[in-house]
Parts: sequence; structure tokens; C-alpha cells
Amino acid sequence: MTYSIGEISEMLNISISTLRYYDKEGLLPLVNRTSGNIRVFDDTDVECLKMIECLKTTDMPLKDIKQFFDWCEAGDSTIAQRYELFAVQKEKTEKQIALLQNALDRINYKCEFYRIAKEKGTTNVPGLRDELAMKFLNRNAEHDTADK
Amino acid sequence: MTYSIGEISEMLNISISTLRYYDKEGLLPLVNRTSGNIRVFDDTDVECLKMIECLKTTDMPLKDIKQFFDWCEAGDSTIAQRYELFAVQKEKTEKQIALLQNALDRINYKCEFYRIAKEKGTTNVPGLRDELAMKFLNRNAEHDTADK
DNA sequence: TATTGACCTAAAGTTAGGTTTAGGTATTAG
DNA sequence: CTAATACCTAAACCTAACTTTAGGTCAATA
Repeated sequence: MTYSIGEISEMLNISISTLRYYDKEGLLPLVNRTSGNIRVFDDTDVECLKMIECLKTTDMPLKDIKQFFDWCEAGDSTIAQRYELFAVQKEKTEKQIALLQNALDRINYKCEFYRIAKEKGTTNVPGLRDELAMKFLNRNAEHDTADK
Repeated sequence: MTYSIGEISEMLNISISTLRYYDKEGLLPLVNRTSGNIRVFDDTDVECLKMIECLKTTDMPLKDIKQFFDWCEAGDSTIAQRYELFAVQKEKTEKQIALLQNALDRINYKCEFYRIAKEKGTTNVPGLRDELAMKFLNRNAEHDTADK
């Protein structure tokens, strides 16, 4: 199966200009062209793009993704580097998930805090501590006092 | 307890120039100054900065973080908006974690693939499929054929 | 008193990862 | 044959989030 750039754009939800940008940056070294210079994508190009999306999700910079594809092109002599790249990315991604989980816990606490504050009509809820909200409350109280 | 910008920078591992940038962008509306115009941070400023770090982890843009602090300053009339902000961010973060987990699964597969490829000295490992590696193998094979 | 180190501002510069624009080519439907 | 649509390149532009630079102030120390 082959696809035009427009079809790939629809399939993978990547804008046409982004696909061309990736190509220009050397991230799609295997894309063929017609005699009329038009890009022809096949299923393995789709695999490449899915790998790009996967690595981009983990915040790998495009230049590192390109490095990976360059190593792929270079052949079996670069297997160790490629292994290393994924081993490092695995570590980074696990850390990133842990950080996000931590952030999510704090956000859940805030959700709960504001859910109750919404019910009560005030952030000054006895028994529910929120340093940040308290700071603003105190600041506003000082203002009010100063105003008098 | 109060802290200088340098102490805060060390404590939270945020560069001094970034702290000043946040202040300039209005993300630290509550930081006091000495008579000599020097910033004096207190523990609630530390809380603010931790909240900024938390939200930044979840990829919230600084302008949205500023919006949150602006709502905090505005007082109880913005509780519903603040609740909504955290509810939305909770959803986004859960999705982001799921995406990352998915990417991690693929990366783990790649690690395993390259661990074995490293052992065997080739990516052409029978029984272990890797579309991407195969593409490069085939391409190189075509090259070799064309070269003859 | 002089120097050192930490602080200040404003403004320019940087980087990644695109998008937009301008001008042109290729393919297909009527 | 021609008009519409999809494709092409090169180069300029854009945005977020910083960082760097240049020129100056403040505070403690020798």
C-alpha cells in the first residue's frame, strides 16, 4: 500500500507542513518520490512516523530521533548505540511518568479543595488546608486593613 | 522564614534568571521587596513556585498558570473558574500519563529487540519482528543489489 | 574606603518545532 | 483544453520559555 502526503496527514493527524518539515530535517530518509518529485509513503514510512510520534511523546528532541534513524541506516554496527538510546529513554520516561503522577496527585487535591470551596462559596474552609489560597487570603486581608 | 533569590534558586533548582522572568511575567504577584528593591521570598512564595513547577510538569503554559494566580488574587468570585482549570488539567494529565505509558511499552519492546540484536550481532533476528529495522534491512539489501 | 559578591532592570538573543507565504509543477475531472 | 486540486521548494515568520548582555545598585567585609 502507498499513500500521498495528504493521506498520511489524515491517517496520522500530522499536518502536511510538519511532514515536509520532518522530511527536510532528515527524519524520513526512506520516503520515495515519483518521477514528478511527489512523495510516496508506504507502510514502513507509517511505522517510522509512529516511532517519531512515540519518541516525541516522551519529549525526545527531533535531533535525537534523527540520530536514531541515522544509526538505523548505518546498519548493524550501531546496534549498541540504538540499544543505549532506548535504555536511556526508558529511564527518562519512567521518571517522567512518576513526575506526572506526582503532579496529578497535587492537582487532584486542588480539585477536591476547590470543589469544597465552591460548595461553601469561600476558599477559607476550616479543616481544609491550602497554603496558596491562604497566602492570597492573608494578602487580601492586609489590603483590607491598610485600606481602612 | 525569608529567602533571597539566590537561596530560592538553590532550594528549588530554578535559575535566577528564570525566577526573575516569572516575576516579570506576573507569576509571582506576592513577592515583597526590601527598601533597596531586592526581592524577599517567603514560604508561601515557595508554595507558589512549587505550584508553578507542578503545573509546568503537566505542560500547562505559563500564561494559564498566570491566569490561575490572577484568579487567586481576584478572590472568592473566581472559585468556579479555578475549579474548572484543575478539573481540565486533571483530565489532560491522566491522558498524558496514558500516552506516556503507551510510549513506554513500545520503548520497552525496542529495548528487548535491541538487547537480543546486540547478543546476535544483527537486527535480522528470526522470530523477533521489528517493522522499522526490517525496512532499513530491505533498503540496504536493495542498495547492495543495485550496487552490483 | 574600597572591593567583592549578590542583587537589580531592560532589552536583545536563542532554540525548538513548527507554520505561512510566494511562486511554481503535476494530475485529474469536465 | 482548461480549471481545480494536490503537490513541490525555499525562505521568511512565529511562539514559548528562557538566557545573555550591558550597565548599574546594594551590603558586608578587609
